[in-house]
Amino acid sequence: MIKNILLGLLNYFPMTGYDMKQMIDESTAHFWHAHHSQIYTSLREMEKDGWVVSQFIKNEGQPDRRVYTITPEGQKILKEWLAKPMTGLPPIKDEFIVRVFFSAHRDKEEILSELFIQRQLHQQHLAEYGQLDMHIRQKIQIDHRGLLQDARFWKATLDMGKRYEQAYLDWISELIEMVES
Amino acid sequence: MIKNILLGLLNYFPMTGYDMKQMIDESTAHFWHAHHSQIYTSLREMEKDGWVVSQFIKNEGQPDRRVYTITPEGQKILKEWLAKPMTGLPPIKDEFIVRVFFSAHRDKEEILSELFIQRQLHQQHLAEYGQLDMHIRQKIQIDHRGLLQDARFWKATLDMGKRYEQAYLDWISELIEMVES
DNA sequence: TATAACATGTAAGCTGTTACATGATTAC
DNA sequence: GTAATCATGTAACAGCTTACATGTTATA
Repeated sequence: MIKNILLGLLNYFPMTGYDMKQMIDESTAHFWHAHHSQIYTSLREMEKDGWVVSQFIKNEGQPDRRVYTITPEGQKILKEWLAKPMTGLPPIKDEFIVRVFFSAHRDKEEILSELFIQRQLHQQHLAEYGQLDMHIRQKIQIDHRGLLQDARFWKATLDMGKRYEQAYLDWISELIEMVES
Repeated sequence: MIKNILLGLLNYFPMTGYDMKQMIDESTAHFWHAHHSQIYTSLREMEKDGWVVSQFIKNEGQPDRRVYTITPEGQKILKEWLAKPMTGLPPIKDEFIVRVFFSAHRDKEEILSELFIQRQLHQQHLAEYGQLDMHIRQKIQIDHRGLLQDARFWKATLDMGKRYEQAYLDWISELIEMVES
Protein backbone atom coordinates (compact mmCIF):
# COMPACT_ATOMS: atom_id res chain seq x y z
CA MET A 1 0.00 0.00 0.00
CA ILE A 2 2.67 2.52 0.95
CA LYS A 3 4.28 1.81 -2.41
CA ASN A 4 1.12 2.88 -4.23
CA ILE A 5 1.13 6.13 -2.29
CA LEU A 6 4.78 6.76 -3.17
CA LEU A 7 4.04 6.05 -6.84
CA GLY A 8 1.06 8.39 -6.68
CA LEU A 9 3.17 11.19 -5.27
CA LEU A 10 6.04 10.65 -7.71
CA ASN A 11 3.51 10.75 -10.52
CA TYR A 12 3.04 14.44 -9.70
CA PHE A 13 6.74 15.29 -9.99
CA PRO A 14 10.15 13.86 -8.99
CA MET A 15 11.09 14.24 -5.35
CA THR A 16 13.09 12.79 -2.47
CA GLY A 17 12.00 10.40 0.26
CA TYR A 18 12.17 13.29 2.66
CA ASP A 19 9.81 15.33 0.49
CA MET A 20 7.39 12.41 0.33
CA LYS A 21 7.47 12.00 4.09
CA GLN A 22 6.54 15.66 4.43
CA MET A 23 3.75 15.46 1.87
CA ILE A 24 2.32 12.39 3.59
CA ASP A 25 2.41 14.16 6.95
CA GLU A 26 0.72 17.23 5.53
CA SER A 27 -1.89 15.68 3.32
CA THR A 28 -2.60 11.96 3.68
CA ALA A 29 -1.68 11.56 7.34
CA HIS A 30 -5.32 11.66 8.45
CA PHE A 31 -6.03 8.48 6.49
CA TRP A 32 -2.58 6.97 5.93
CA HIS A 33 0.70 7.59 7.70
CA ALA A 34 4.24 6.24 7.30
CA HIS A 35 7.56 6.45 9.09
CA HIS A 36 10.59 7.66 7.19
CA SER A 37 12.28 4.29 7.66
CA GLN A 38 9.52 2.56 5.75
CA ILE A 39 9.56 5.16 3.00
CA TYR A 40 13.30 4.89 2.39
CA THR A 41 13.33 1.09 2.37
CA SER A 42 10.27 0.92 0.13
CA LEU A 43 11.83 3.31 -2.39
CA ARG A 44 14.93 1.13 -2.54
CA GLU A 45 12.82 -1.93 -3.29
CA MET A 46 10.83 -0.03 -5.88
CA GLU A 47 14.02 1.01 -7.62
CA LYS A 48 15.21 -2.60 -7.65
CA ASP A 49 11.88 -3.54 -9.27
CA GLY A 50 12.22 -0.79 -11.87
CA TRP A 51 9.20 1.25 -10.73
CA VAL A 52 11.36 4.31 -10.01
CA VAL A 53 14.87 5.55 -10.72
CA SER A 54 16.96 7.74 -8.46
CA GLN A 55 19.79 10.16 -8.85
CA PHE A 56 22.00 11.11 -5.97
CA ILE A 57 22.63 14.83 -5.87
CA LYS A 58 25.66 16.03 -3.94
CA ASN A 59 25.09 19.55 -2.71
CA GLU A 60 28.02 21.59 -1.55
CA GLY A 61 27.17 22.90 1.89
CA GLN A 62 23.68 21.40 1.88
CA PRO A 63 22.80 17.79 2.71
CA ASP A 64 22.86 15.27 -0.14
CA ARG A 65 19.51 14.37 -1.69
CA ARG A 66 18.35 11.25 -3.53
CA VAL A 67 15.73 12.36 -6.03
CA TYR A 68 13.34 9.67 -7.26
CA THR A 69 11.53 9.71 -10.61
CA ILE A 70 8.70 7.37 -11.61
CA THR A 71 9.31 5.08 -14.62
CA PRO A 72 6.74 3.97 -17.24
CA GLU A 73 6.68 0.62 -15.43
CA GLY A 74 5.89 2.44 -12.19
CA GLN A 75 3.09 4.36 -13.88
CA LYS A 76 1.68 1.08 -15.14
CA ILE A 77 1.65 -0.37 -11.60
CA LEU A 78 -0.07 2.77 -10.32
CA LYS A 79 -2.71 2.63 -13.05
CA GLU A 80 -3.36 -1.06 -12.42
CA TRP A 81 -3.87 -0.45 -8.73
CA LEU A 82 -6.37 2.33 -9.40
CA ALA A 83 -8.15 0.31 -12.10
CA LYS A 84 -8.87 -2.58 -9.75
CA PRO A 85 -11.77 -1.34 -7.59
CA MET A 86 -12.09 -2.19 -3.92
CA THR A 87 -14.89 -4.69 -3.42
CA GLY A 88 -14.99 -4.65 0.39
CA LEU A 89 -15.02 -2.07 3.14
CA PRO A 90 -11.65 -0.82 4.34
CA PRO A 91 -10.84 -2.56 7.65
CA ILE A 92 -10.74 -0.38 10.76
CA LYS A 93 -8.42 -0.69 13.76
CA ASP A 94 -9.14 1.80 16.50
CA GLU A 95 -7.57 1.11 19.88
CA PHE A 96 -9.54 3.84 21.60
CA ILE A 97 -12.87 2.25 20.76
CA VAL A 98 -11.53 -1.08 21.99
CA ARG A 99 -10.69 0.61 25.29
CA VAL A 100 -14.21 2.01 25.56
CA PHE A 101 -15.63 -1.44 24.84
CA PHE A 102 -13.82 -2.84 27.88
CA SER A 103 -14.28 0.19 30.15
CA ALA A 104 -17.30 -0.92 32.19
CA HIS A 105 -15.32 -1.73 35.33
CA ARG A 106 -12.86 1.13 35.22
CA ASP A 107 -12.76 3.97 37.69
CA LYS A 108 -15.19 6.68 36.60
CA GLU A 109 -12.70 9.54 36.93
CA GLU A 110 -10.09 7.55 35.06
CA ILE A 111 -12.39 7.05 32.08
CA LEU A 112 -13.53 10.66 32.11
CA SER A 113 -10.02 12.07 32.08
CA GLU A 114 -9.18 9.88 29.10
CA LEU A 115 -12.35 10.98 27.31
CA PHE A 116 -11.49 14.63 27.94
CA ILE A 117 -8.02 14.14 26.48
CA GLN A 118 -9.41 12.45 23.38
CA ARG A 119 -12.08 15.10 22.91
CA GLN A 120 -9.49 17.81 23.05
CA LEU A 121 -7.26 16.02 20.55
CA HIS A 122 -10.11 15.67 18.08
CA GLN A 123 -11.04 19.32 18.53
CA GLN A 124 -7.45 20.34 17.80
CA HIS A 125 -7.29 18.08 14.78
CA LEU A 126 -10.52 19.48 13.39
CA ALA A 127 -9.22 23.02 13.80
CA GLU A 128 -6.00 22.11 11.98
CA TYR A 129 -7.95 20.76 9.01
CA GLY A 130 -9.44 24.17 8.37
CA GLN A 131 -5.98 25.62 7.92
CA LEU A 132 -4.70 22.71 5.84
CA ASP A 133 -7.30 23.60 3.24
CA MET A 134 -5.62 26.92 2.46
CA HIS A 135 -2.21 25.39 2.69
CA ILE A 136 -2.83 22.91 -0.13
CA ARG A 137 -4.42 25.55 -2.33
CA GLN A 138 -1.52 27.94 -1.94
CA LYS A 139 1.08 25.26 -2.56
CA ILE A 140 -0.30 24.05 -5.87
CA GLN A 141 -1.05 27.51 -7.18
CA ILE A 142 2.52 28.51 -6.60
CA ASP A 143 4.32 25.30 -7.51
CA HIS A 144 2.31 23.19 -9.91
CA ARG A 145 -0.72 24.59 -11.68
CA GLY A 146 -1.17 21.26 -13.45
CA LEU A 147 -2.37 19.75 -10.19
CA LEU A 148 -5.55 21.80 -9.92
CA GLN A 149 -7.65 18.83 -11.02
CA ASP A 150 -6.01 16.70 -8.35
CA ALA A 151 -6.73 19.32 -5.72
CA ARG A 152 -10.47 18.66 -5.97
CA PHE A 153 -9.93 15.10 -4.82
CA TRP A 154 -7.43 16.08 -2.15
CA LYS A 155 -10.04 18.46 -0.82
CA ALA A 156 -12.58 15.68 -0.83
CA THR A 157 -10.39 13.50 1.40
CA LEU A 158 -9.89 16.45 3.72
CA ASP A 159 -13.66 16.79 3.84
CA MET A 160 -13.92 13.17 4.97
CA GLY A 161 -11.33 13.91 7.63
CA LYS A 162 -13.50 16.73 8.94
CA ARG A 163 -16.65 14.60 8.95
CA TYR A 164 -14.77 11.85 10.76
CA GLU A 165 -13.44 14.19 13.43
CA GLN A 166 -16.84 15.79 13.91
CA ALA A 167 -18.55 12.41 14.28
CA TYR A 168 -15.89 11.31 16.75
CA LEU A 169 -16.23 14.54 18.69
CA ASP A 170 -20.01 14.27 18.94
CA TRP A 171 -19.70 10.68 20.06
CA ILE A 172 -17.19 11.42 22.81
CA SER A 173 -19.31 14.28 24.09
CA GLU A 174 -22.29 11.96 24.38
CA LEU A 175 -20.12 9.32 26.02
CA ILE A 176 -18.95 11.82 28.62
CA GLU A 177 -22.57 12.59 29.45
CA MET A 178 -23.32 8.89 29.75
CA VAL A 179 -20.38 8.22 32.06
CA GLU A 180 -21.09 11.29 34.20
CA SER A 181 -24.69 10.28 34.85
CA MET B 1 -3.36 -5.20 21.06
CA ILE B 2 -5.17 -8.41 20.09
CA LYS B 3 -3.95 -9.88 23.37
CA ASN B 4 -5.71 -7.15 25.34
CA ILE B 5 -8.92 -7.92 23.50
CA LEU B 6 -8.59 -11.63 24.24
CA LEU B 7 -7.94 -10.86 27.92
CA GLY B 8 -10.94 -8.56 27.96
CA LEU B 9 -13.19 -11.26 26.55
CA LEU B 10 -11.85 -13.98 28.86
CA ASN B 11 -12.47 -11.65 31.76
CA TYR B 12 -16.20 -12.08 31.08
CA PHE B 13 -16.07 -15.89 31.23
CA PRO B 14 -13.86 -18.80 30.04
CA MET B 15 -14.15 -19.70 26.38
CA THR B 16 -12.35 -21.18 23.39
CA GLY B 17 -10.42 -19.44 20.63
CA TYR B 18 -13.26 -20.25 18.31
CA ASP B 19 -15.74 -18.54 20.64
CA MET B 20 -13.52 -15.47 20.81
CA LYS B 21 -13.25 -15.32 17.04
CA GLN B 22 -17.03 -15.33 16.85
CA MET B 23 -17.43 -12.67 19.52
CA ILE B 24 -14.89 -10.45 17.77
CA ASP B 25 -16.71 -10.88 14.47
CA GLU B 26 -20.05 -10.07 16.04
CA SER B 27 -19.11 -7.22 18.32
CA THR B 28 -15.72 -5.58 17.87
CA ALA B 29 -15.26 -6.24 14.15
CA HIS B 30 -16.29 -2.69 13.23
CA PHE B 31 -13.31 -1.29 15.12
CA TRP B 32 -10.97 -4.27 15.49
CA HIS B 33 -10.82 -7.54 13.58
CA ALA B 34 -8.61 -10.63 13.79
CA HIS B 35 -8.06 -13.86 11.89
CA HIS B 36 -8.41 -17.15 13.70
CA SER B 37 -4.73 -17.93 13.06
CA GLN B 38 -3.69 -14.87 15.01
CA ILE B 39 -6.09 -15.65 17.84
CA TYR B 40 -4.87 -19.22 18.29
CA THR B 41 -1.19 -18.31 18.20
CA SER B 42 -1.69 -15.36 20.55
CA LEU B 43 -3.52 -17.56 23.07
CA ARG B 44 -0.62 -20.02 23.02
CA GLU B 45 1.83 -17.24 23.77
CA MET B 46 -0.40 -15.87 26.50
CA GLU B 47 -0.53 -19.28 28.14
CA LYS B 48 3.26 -19.53 28.00
CA ASP B 49 3.40 -16.12 29.72
CA GLY B 50 0.94 -17.20 32.40
CA TRP B 51 -1.85 -14.78 31.45
CA VAL B 52 -4.29 -17.61 30.73
CA VAL B 53 -4.58 -21.35 31.33
CA SER B 54 -6.27 -23.84 29.05
CA GLN B 55 -7.87 -27.21 29.41
CA PHE B 56 -8.34 -29.48 26.46
CA ILE B 57 -11.78 -31.04 26.45
CA LYS B 58 -12.24 -34.22 24.46
CA ASN B 59 -15.83 -34.49 23.35
CA GLU B 60 -17.11 -37.83 22.11
CA GLY B 61 -18.76 -37.22 18.80
CA GLN B 62 -18.19 -33.45 18.88
CA PRO B 63 -14.95 -31.65 17.98
CA ASP B 64 -12.39 -31.18 20.75
CA ARG B 65 -12.30 -27.75 22.40
CA ARG B 66 -9.51 -25.91 24.19
CA VAL B 67 -11.14 -23.73 26.82
CA TYR B 68 -9.10 -20.79 28.08
CA THR B 69 -9.44 -19.14 31.49
CA ILE B 70 -7.86 -15.86 32.53
CA THR B 71 -5.38 -15.97 35.45
CA PRO B 72 -4.83 -13.28 38.14
CA GLU B 73 -1.67 -12.34 36.22
CA GLY B 74 -3.78 -11.92 33.07
CA GLN B 75 -6.25 -9.75 34.94
CA LYS B 76 -3.38 -7.61 36.15
CA ILE B 77 -2.13 -7.10 32.58
CA LEU B 78 -5.65 -6.17 31.47
CA LYS B 79 -6.06 -3.67 34.29
CA GLU B 80 -2.67 -2.10 33.58
CA TRP B 81 -3.53 -1.63 29.93
CA LEU B 82 -6.82 0.07 30.79
CA ALA B 83 -5.21 2.20 33.51
CA LYS B 84 -2.68 3.70 31.08
CA PRO B 85 -4.69 6.27 29.11
CA MET B 86 -4.09 6.92 25.42
CA THR B 87 -2.39 10.26 24.96
CA GLY B 88 -2.61 10.48 21.18
CA LEU B 89 -5.22 9.95 18.50
CA PRO B 90 -5.62 6.41 17.20
CA PRO B 91 -3.89 6.16 13.81
CA ILE B 92 -6.10 5.62 10.76
CA LYS B 93 -5.34 3.56 7.67
CA ASP B 94 -8.03 3.70 5.03
CA GLU B 95 -7.12 2.46 1.58
CA PHE B 96 -10.33 3.73 0.03
CA ILE B 97 -9.58 7.34 0.94
CA VAL B 98 -6.07 6.89 -0.45
CA ARG B 99 -7.63 5.77 -3.71
CA VAL B 100 -9.87 8.84 -3.80
CA PHE B 101 -6.86 11.04 -3.14
CA PHE B 102 -5.19 9.76 -6.30
CA SER B 103 -8.32 9.51 -8.44
CA ALA B 104 -8.08 12.77 -10.41
CA HIS B 105 -6.93 11.15 -13.64
CA ARG B 106 -9.08 8.06 -13.53
CA ASP B 107 -11.92 7.32 -15.92
CA LYS B 108 -15.10 8.98 -14.64
CA GLU B 109 -17.27 5.86 -14.98
CA GLU B 110 -14.61 3.77 -13.28
CA ILE B 111 -14.58 6.03 -10.21
CA LEU B 112 -18.35 6.22 -10.08
CA SER B 113 -18.83 2.47 -10.15
CA GLU B 114 -16.38 2.12 -7.28
CA LEU B 115 -18.16 4.85 -5.32
CA PHE B 116 -21.51 3.13 -5.87
CA ILE B 117 -20.12 -0.16 -4.56
CA GLN B 118 -18.70 1.52 -1.47
CA ARG B 119 -21.90 3.42 -0.82
CA GLN B 120 -23.90 0.25 -0.97
CA LEU B 121 -21.50 -1.55 1.38
CA HIS B 122 -21.76 1.22 3.95
CA GLN B 123 -25.54 1.22 3.67
CA GLN B 124 -25.61 -2.53 4.27
CA HIS B 125 -23.25 -2.22 7.20
CA LEU B 126 -25.36 0.51 8.77
CA ALA B 127 -28.47 -1.62 8.42
CA GLU B 128 -26.72 -4.56 10.07
CA TYR B 129 -25.77 -2.44 13.08
CA GLY B 130 -29.43 -1.86 13.89
CA GLN B 131 -29.94 -5.59 14.24
CA LEU B 132 -26.72 -6.18 16.17
CA ASP B 133 -28.12 -3.99 18.90
CA MET B 134 -30.88 -6.47 19.70
CA HIS B 135 -28.54 -9.36 19.27
CA ILE B 136 -26.19 -8.23 22.04
CA ARG B 137 -29.06 -7.43 24.39
CA GLN B 138 -30.66 -10.82 23.94
CA LYS B 139 -27.42 -12.67 24.37
CA ILE B 140 -26.46 -11.15 27.69
CA GLN B 141 -29.95 -11.33 29.13
CA ILE B 142 -30.04 -15.02 28.43
CA ASP B 143 -26.44 -15.98 29.17
CA HIS B 144 -24.83 -13.57 31.61
CA ARG B 145 -26.85 -11.06 33.56
CA GLY B 146 -23.67 -9.85 35.23
CA LEU B 147 -22.65 -8.20 31.97
CA LEU B 148 -25.43 -5.64 31.88
CA GLN B 149 -23.03 -2.89 32.98
CA ASP B 150 -20.67 -3.85 30.19
CA ALA B 151 -23.50 -3.73 27.68
CA ARG B 152 -23.77 0.03 28.08
CA PHE B 153 -20.24 0.46 26.79
CA TRP B 154 -20.67 -2.13 24.05
CA LYS B 155 -23.68 -0.17 22.88
CA ALA B 156 -21.61 3.00 22.91
CA THR B 157 -19.06 1.50 20.54
CA LEU B 158 -21.88 0.35 18.29
CA ASP B 159 -23.15 3.92 18.34
CA MET B 160 -19.75 5.12 17.12
CA GLY B 161 -19.94 2.52 14.38
CA LYS B 162 -23.25 3.95 13.24
CA ARG B 163 -21.97 7.52 13.31
CA TYR B 164 -18.93 6.47 11.33
CA GLU B 165 -20.96 4.67 8.69
CA GLN B 166 -23.39 7.56 8.41
CA ALA B 167 -20.56 10.08 8.00
CA TYR B 168 -18.92 7.87 5.38
CA LEU B 169 -22.22 7.45 3.57
CA ASP B 170 -22.90 11.18 3.45
CA TRP B 171 -19.40 11.83 2.21
CA ILE B 172 -19.61 9.28 -0.61
CA SER B 173 -22.96 10.67 -1.71
CA GLU B 174 -21.47 14.13 -1.97
CA LEU B 175 -18.43 12.75 -3.78
CA ILE B 176 -20.68 11.06 -6.33
CA GLU B 177 -22.35 14.41 -7.00
CA MET B 178 -18.97 16.07 -7.38
CA VAL B 179 -17.69 13.47 -9.83
CA GLU B 180 -20.92 13.45 -11.84
CA SER B 181 -20.87 17.21 -12.38
C1' DT C 1 -24.40 -35.63 -1.17
C1' DA C 2 -22.65 -31.44 -0.65
C1' DT C 3 -22.33 -27.28 1.99
C1' DA C 4 -22.12 -24.81 6.19
C1' DA C 5 -20.80 -24.68 10.83
C1' DC C 6 -17.84 -26.45 14.41
C1' DA C 7 -13.04 -26.65 15.89
C1' DT C 8 -7.81 -26.14 15.94
C1' DG C 9 -3.61 -25.64 14.43
C1' DT C 10 1.25 -24.43 11.51
C1' DA C 11 4.26 -21.83 8.36
C1' DA C 12 5.79 -18.42 5.29
C1' DG C 13 5.84 -14.00 4.22
C1' DC C 14 4.66 -9.18 4.17
C1' DT C 15 4.03 -4.77 6.51
C1' DG C 16 5.03 -1.71 9.72
C1' DT C 17 7.19 0.12 14.17
C1' DT C 18 10.93 1.30 17.15
C1' DA C 19 15.42 2.02 17.90
C1' DC C 20 19.95 2.88 16.43
C1' DA C 21 23.12 5.90 13.69
C1' DT C 22 25.14 10.03 11.46
C1' DG C 23 25.98 14.71 10.09
C1' DA C 24 25.14 19.52 8.25
C1' DT C 25 22.74 23.96 8.47
C1' DT C 26 19.70 27.48 10.24
C1' DA C 27 17.26 30.09 13.55
C1' DC C 28 16.77 31.64 18.26
C1' DG D 1 25.32 27.05 22.30
C1' DT D 2 21.37 24.50 21.56
C1' DA D 3 17.28 23.17 19.44
C1' DA D 4 14.92 22.53 15.12
C1' DT D 5 15.05 21.40 10.37
C1' DC D 6 17.14 19.09 6.59
C1' DA D 7 18.53 14.54 4.94
C1' DT D 8 19.34 9.39 4.65
C1' DG D 9 19.97 5.17 6.03
C1' DT D 10 20.09 0.06 8.77
C1' DA D 11 18.48 -3.59 11.94
C1' DA D 12 15.62 -5.98 15.02
C1' DC D 13 11.38 -7.05 16.06
C1' DA D 14 6.34 -7.09 16.48
C1' DG D 15 2.04 -7.68 14.31
C1' DC D 16 -0.75 -9.30 10.94
C1' DT D 17 -2.23 -11.78 6.62
C1' DT D 18 -2.53 -15.62 3.56
C1' DA D 19 -2.17 -20.12 2.63
C1' DC D 20 -1.81 -24.73 3.98
C1' DA D 21 -3.78 -28.61 6.67
C1' DT D 22 -7.29 -31.72 8.94
C1' DG D 23 -11.48 -33.79 10.61
C1' DT D 24 -16.48 -33.96 12.48
C1' DT D 25 -21.40 -33.03 12.64
C1' DA D 26 -25.66 -30.99 11.30
C1' DT D 27 -28.54 -29.31 7.71
C1' DA D 28 -30.62 -28.66 3.20
